[in-house]
Amino acid sequence: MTEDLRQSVPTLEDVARVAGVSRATVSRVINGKRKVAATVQETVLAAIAETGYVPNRAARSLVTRRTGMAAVVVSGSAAGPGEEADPSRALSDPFFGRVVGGFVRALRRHDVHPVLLFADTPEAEDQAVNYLRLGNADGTLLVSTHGDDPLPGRLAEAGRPVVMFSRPARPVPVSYVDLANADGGRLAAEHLIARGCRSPGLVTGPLGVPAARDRADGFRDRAARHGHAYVPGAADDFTFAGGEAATERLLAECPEVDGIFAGNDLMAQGALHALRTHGRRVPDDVAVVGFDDSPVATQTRPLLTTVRQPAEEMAATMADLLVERIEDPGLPHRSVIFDPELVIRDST
Amino acid sequence: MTEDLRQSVPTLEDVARVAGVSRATVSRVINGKRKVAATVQETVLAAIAETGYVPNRAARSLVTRRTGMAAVVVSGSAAGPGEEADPSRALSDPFFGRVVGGFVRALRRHDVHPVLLFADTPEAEDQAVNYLRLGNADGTLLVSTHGDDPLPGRLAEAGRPVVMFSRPARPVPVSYVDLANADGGRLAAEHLIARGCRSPGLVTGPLGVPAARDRADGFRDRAARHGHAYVPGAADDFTFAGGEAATERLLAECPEVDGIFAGNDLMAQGALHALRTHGRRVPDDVAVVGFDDSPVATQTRPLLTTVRQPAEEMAATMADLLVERIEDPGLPHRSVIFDPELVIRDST
DNA sequence: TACGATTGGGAGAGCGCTCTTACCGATGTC
DNA sequence: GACATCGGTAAGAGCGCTCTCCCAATCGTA
Repeated sequence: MTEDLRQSVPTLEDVARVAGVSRATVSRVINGKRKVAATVQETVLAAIAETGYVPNRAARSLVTRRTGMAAVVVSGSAAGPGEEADPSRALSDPFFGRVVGGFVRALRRHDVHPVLLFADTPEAEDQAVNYLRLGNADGTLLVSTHGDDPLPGRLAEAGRPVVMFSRPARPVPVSYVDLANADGGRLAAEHLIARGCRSPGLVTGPLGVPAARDRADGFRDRAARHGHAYVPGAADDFTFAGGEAATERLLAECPEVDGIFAGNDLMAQGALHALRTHGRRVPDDVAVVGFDDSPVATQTRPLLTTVRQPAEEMAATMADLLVERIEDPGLPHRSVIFDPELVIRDST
Repeated sequence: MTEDLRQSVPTLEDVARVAGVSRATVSRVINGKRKVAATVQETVLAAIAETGYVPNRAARSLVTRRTGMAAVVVSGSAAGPGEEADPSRALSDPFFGRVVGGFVRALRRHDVHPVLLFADTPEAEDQAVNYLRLGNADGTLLVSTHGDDPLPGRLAEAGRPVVMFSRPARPVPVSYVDLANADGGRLAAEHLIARGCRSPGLVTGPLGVPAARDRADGFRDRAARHGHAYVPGAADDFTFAGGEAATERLLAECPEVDGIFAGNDLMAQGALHALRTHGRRVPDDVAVVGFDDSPVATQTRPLLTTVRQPAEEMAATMADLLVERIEDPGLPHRSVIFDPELVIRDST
């Protein structure tokens, strides 16, 4: 009652004084670690409400060694040799917007905050690894877009849990969430062939990226079942320009192609433009299937048929997996594989 | 030399022991606060190198009340009534990728880390404000996409520096970085008219958003100088669908339109599609100018003529402004206005 | 040579929190 | 009814750092 209503934030001490108990008791009520008598608990809760107390993160993490932060590491997007890796290019893929949005919302439920880190240069990579090793974040959500990335391993060695989007290229002790990419490829093949496609072709992402390879493999696998022994393909960046260029090459190699399965929606969009340039009508002359169901899929004309990845769900699962392991580091590494879904629109 | 090489991270104490000085001296060397004899400094530096010491952020921020974190708050994108605000929609605008990328890279130079927060619901907004008031971040970079947002004011009241992208709709004690949007509109008008456009039209973003309004005003201002007393316009969301819908309405009101200035590139892309649907050729029948020079500008065919915002630079400036004010909170609020630049491609 | 002025390092008190330890009073047991 | 037991609280020691004294050594000057 002898309150100092200065503008400084209230501390545990203040709450304890108001409630007439010790700091320790207040701490117990807040953290629910040990039993506290119901009456005392009420008193303390009331005092907390009265003072508007909120724990100080720095003080807490100084002793608990927990920060309530998760690093969201975006590793350089597939950069060709001599080309500079640029994670903001990854950010410019609307698909990532869905993923990051999923992270933020899911982490929020656990009262964990995302710290955004780019691993676009060797120094930045070191910095990210160090950041983790020093315990500035409790764990990492890693979105890596190139194939043979040593980063997952390095981050894992930092001793904090790591959850990846998509299977690591090399076996690494981390958890990951992935899509059954090969099944997605099969879905696309099945659909294209059912639509009467006689000469399917592939416009794939970088073959060093497991997801790109799996999608193509799945497609070829199913195509083979329908008698297509050879499916021509061209690989390029997971970008609009990449899709356009690859389509050009595909068309050069195989002008009779009448169905294209693209590595992602951005590439599909590029394919659409290349086809138009060549006077091919979509879907009449050539049918096109994308991948991701990112916002661009509804920004093309014709609207893009695509293989949907439940990005938000996958991101939320990553966050859950991470929090789980942060709370109990002894847990085994887990993988969660989602099923793709065909979204049929107007391009097929 | 009698080191305990346990895996625990070295502390100030350890460095002090190795260097044979007190904690205080090591701290002085690290923070450069007071003069330290050159010889001692060297010894300490060597000890730091030997131990691989890096300061513990939590401990440091407990006493300095500084966290080395900057909140990046993405406020709900213009949501119509009954519609849910969704910042990840903002994230799906590739333009934001450039901005966020600029933040990350610029903050990194100051050794400040970005914490991503969405202010998409009233609760999330409260949480963001609280987060700041509790000092969990030293300041805020705010990207708000709706017009009359109370958030800037609330964040400012939290007592930490705030720097906004784009001028706040209401006067608020914050710094901001903006583009001379009206000049951008003028540039577009000048260009369209120089290209022989006789009947210009506007496809604008939400008029509650200052940027959208300024762009339109600038365009009309310059059009008026060329005798166009009335420029028809349709407003909608800053999205592909919004651009498409607005263009439909514009075409309905004014079928003879032969030049369109769109609120941003996404809307321009929508306009392109609407025009194609109506059999109008671009640029022959109708010329189209976008805004932003976001990655989508090179993902349309024809390539989009657009008004460029130097997003990365603007973002970097925001970060610099913020860090400046964090270091010296007494500094006056500053605004930095960038000049737009016309990027001529194939759509005009 | 003696004195104050100056320079640079050390000691120690916290910052706000958690957690172990010790204690105290109320129960259960024979 | 005495003792062991147990639930529940208080006390206090840090976590790693910064920063304010305070003191010792050095310098300059009369």
